[in-house]
Amino acid sequence: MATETVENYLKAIYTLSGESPAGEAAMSRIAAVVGVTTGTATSMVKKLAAAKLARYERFGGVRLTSKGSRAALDILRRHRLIETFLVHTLNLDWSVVHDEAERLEHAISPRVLEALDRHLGHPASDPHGDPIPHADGTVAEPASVPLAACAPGSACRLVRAMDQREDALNFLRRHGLEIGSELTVESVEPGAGTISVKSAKGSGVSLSEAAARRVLVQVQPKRHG
Amino acid sequence: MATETVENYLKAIYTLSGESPAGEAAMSRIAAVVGVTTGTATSMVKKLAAAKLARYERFGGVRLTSKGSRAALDILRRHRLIETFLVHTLNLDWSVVHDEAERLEHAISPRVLEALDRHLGHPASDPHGDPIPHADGTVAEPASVPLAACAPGSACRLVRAMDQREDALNFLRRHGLEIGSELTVESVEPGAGTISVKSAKGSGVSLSEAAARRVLVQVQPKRHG
DNA sequence: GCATATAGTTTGAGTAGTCAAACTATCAGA
DNA sequence: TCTGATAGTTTGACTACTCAAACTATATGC
Repeated sequence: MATETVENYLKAIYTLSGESPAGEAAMSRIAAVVGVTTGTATSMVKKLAAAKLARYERFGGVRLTSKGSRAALDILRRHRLIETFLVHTLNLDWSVVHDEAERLEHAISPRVLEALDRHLGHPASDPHGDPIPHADGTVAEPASVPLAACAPGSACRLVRAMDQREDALNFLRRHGLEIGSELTVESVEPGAGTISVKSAKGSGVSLSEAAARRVLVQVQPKRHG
Repeated sequence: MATETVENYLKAIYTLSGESPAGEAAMSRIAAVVGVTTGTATSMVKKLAAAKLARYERFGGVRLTSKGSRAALDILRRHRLIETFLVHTLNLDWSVVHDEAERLEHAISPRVLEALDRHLGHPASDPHGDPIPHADGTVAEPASVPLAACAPGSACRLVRAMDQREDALNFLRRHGLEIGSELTVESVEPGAGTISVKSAKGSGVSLSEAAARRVLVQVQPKRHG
């Protein structure tokens, strides 16, 4: 098995590659996510390449091999099942479980993981709406669009909160924005860089465009009658 | 917080001291339990002493300071609550949870631990009958005697299995010997070094004296009428 | 009381991961 | 095409942990 450190690099490269259009991760971003200097990241990425977990060439971007992606998805599966357990079984708040899962994900064995999955009823997604990869290394990403892309007047359902920071999640919860919440886009102010929404059971809120890009929704079909 | 390695040494010293009459742990035993050479154990114990977690002098035994014991009890609390969770909530077998808890105990935060304790209803002991230390660092050790010390004819209740090895626990389970089982001592054969018992719902079994020393029971009061 | 087995210690070296700081490639703008 | 700015790389050193092997205390048997 990979060390805890290697697992953290794999997860960082996987998520950064997913966010970038080129599908690769920049060394400085990897370093920032893992929490080390870029020099350290360079030397670790070399090791990943030597272990056939990543592809990389000097001054070029980093991407995972299929072996590396598979390993990253396994870590993500552990992470998200643990988050789900912490919220559903132990009743912890969705804003704190990310950091807790970050530690536990490296210590859980396949046996305990599968028992957890069974206990939770094989959930499809975690408390933030992130899909849980299957044991065979596949993931089903439900269709959704960033809230930032919605036109004023759209009625939508919040399906995923991508920003896992505690204060970001607390902000959403405090304004009635949870997974499954129905909301309406009230107005979009490109000048101010904000978007105002109203949740079914909350007052209106404004989000920055950056924040609204990290909230995914499904646009609701128009109601008739 | 102590590193995972330091936690393992503390736990080893704590349990070895408890088993020894002098209340100290031998360097070679510590090394064996932690799984390192004695040279490595010596240098780590020096670090523990420097950190005021253990008292030790050259060629003398090792014992924990009160600070060290406190830390060890905290680790034991985590270990035993995790074992209880794995058996009660995830339905894993009592013979496998020791090794699983060994990894998880280093990764669980106080917040998750207390949520687990609440979820489990503040259990007093784990699935092997080991008492769970309280959050304040106290432990209640219920009175019990080794099965090896029981006279033939005694009726007793199994309250604790000290040998955590998978095959030892499987053996007990297979012969109807679980925590809470009522059993009767049929005969003691000092010549053969064995003790034969009969459980309420199982056939008779013979245990070696060594094995019977690691099974704790409460002798049942005589029934009247 | 001395030899020796046993337990414990020390030393030197290695691995994994890290940083600070010196250095180098790449690219955008003048 | 030169010049910086930026991003990435390399080097040397450090920490935490480990082992093998040489060495030393202690206890025991004769």
